[in-house]
Amino acid sequence: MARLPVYLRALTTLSEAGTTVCSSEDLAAAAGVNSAKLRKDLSYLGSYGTRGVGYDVDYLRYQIAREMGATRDWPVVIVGIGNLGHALANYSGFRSRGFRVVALLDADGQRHGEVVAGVVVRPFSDLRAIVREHGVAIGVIATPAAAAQDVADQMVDAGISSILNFAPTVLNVGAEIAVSKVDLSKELQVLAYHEQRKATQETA
Amino acid sequence: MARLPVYLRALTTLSEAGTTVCSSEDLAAAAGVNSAKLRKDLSYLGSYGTRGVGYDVDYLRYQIAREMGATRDWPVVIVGIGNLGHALANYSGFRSRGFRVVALLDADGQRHGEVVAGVVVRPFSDLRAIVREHGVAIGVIATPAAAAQDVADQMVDAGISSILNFAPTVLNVGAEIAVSKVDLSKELQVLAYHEQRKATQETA
DNA sequence: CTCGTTTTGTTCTCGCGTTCACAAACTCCT
DNA sequence: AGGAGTTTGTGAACGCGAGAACAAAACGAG
Repeated sequence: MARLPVYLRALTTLSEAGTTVCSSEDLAAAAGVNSAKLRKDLSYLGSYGTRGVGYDVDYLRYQIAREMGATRDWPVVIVGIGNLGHALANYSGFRSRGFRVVALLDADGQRHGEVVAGVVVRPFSDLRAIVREHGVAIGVIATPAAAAQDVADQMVDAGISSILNFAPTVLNVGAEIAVSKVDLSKELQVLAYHEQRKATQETA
Repeated sequence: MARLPVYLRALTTLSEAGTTVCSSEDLAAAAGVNSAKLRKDLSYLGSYGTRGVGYDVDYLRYQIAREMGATRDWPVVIVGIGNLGHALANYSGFRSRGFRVVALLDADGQRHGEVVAGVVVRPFSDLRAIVREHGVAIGVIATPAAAAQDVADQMVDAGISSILNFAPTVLNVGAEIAVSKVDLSKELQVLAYHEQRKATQETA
């Protein structure tokens, strides 16, 4: 489920606040969801709660982390070291959640050798070797839209099975490859759409 | 609808490729959705297609842009000029889609005066004045999670009505405020979850 | 030991969004 | 001009996820 990370974050917050036990109501409020939905999600993982009491925060946190694969380190490759790639490489939220950036790749030879966040930028052609060496399963695409499909194809070819795509393009890959897309400007456009609707409704 | 930006981008791509007319099938393929869904979405805006022919690419593009408010410029304020704030300020995708970063704000006095993407970083306390001066309706939060709620409150207080939140926190704001959340590490965690499931299924 | 209280886990219903399928409408060819 | 072939716009069915409601279970008080 896509909500597990949110629950995990809410549990971490509760744990840091000194809470040891919480009800589904409490956790649902912290995660911003309905309590029934939260209980249903958690029951899908197993029965980790105690009726009449609630959930043990640390225990549940560990169980969710285990289910999500957050108890191990995931090596990650980032392709495209522009503004966005820079920020992603430096983003502390990745490291703290078990993601290790093992390589930064860029097609632009001018950037090779540059050190970003303690990692050297290497040629894109090194992709296959790096995937093999580190057992990388997850790749991040932060290239311009025009290059994204080619990068994705070569990632799949090199053995990567999950792709996080920041380029504003629809990627065509096999159904066995998990693709997640983040479009920074799309979100702003949706907000602008709402503003626009508000404005037109007021004038009407 | 949240899919309009995707359609708009697909139309732009088609237009740049020299296509003047396209069927709903073509556009749906380019946008990665079902053609019936696309037609229904478009019919919600009006009847801009011609039966037996298809849609005029540029005409439809203009209509969608108008509906989304992309025909005018939207002033935007970014709060929190860390790694992510830097990347967002430099992100060309915003400017090219009608968003103009009119101010960069940060609570850290050390950063004030620094110029990022041609804009000077100013104190967070200038928020209200900037919103008034430029008529800002959209704010972007790129601060750490701990500061996000306070920033959101002050944004609402200053008159901002749409917030794009990159901080990993659930914001509590009035229902009249549109909030969109982007959690960079959440997406990676979902991918790791899929990888984890693949791995456990193979061993079972 | 029993009863009341609390909270989980689960069943059931409802509503929305997606998709299928078809009629209306337009173009082109003969 | 008429018919064949396309393609849009929309009505109807399907499926899935969300929320409400309830039964099962654990704890505590008397």
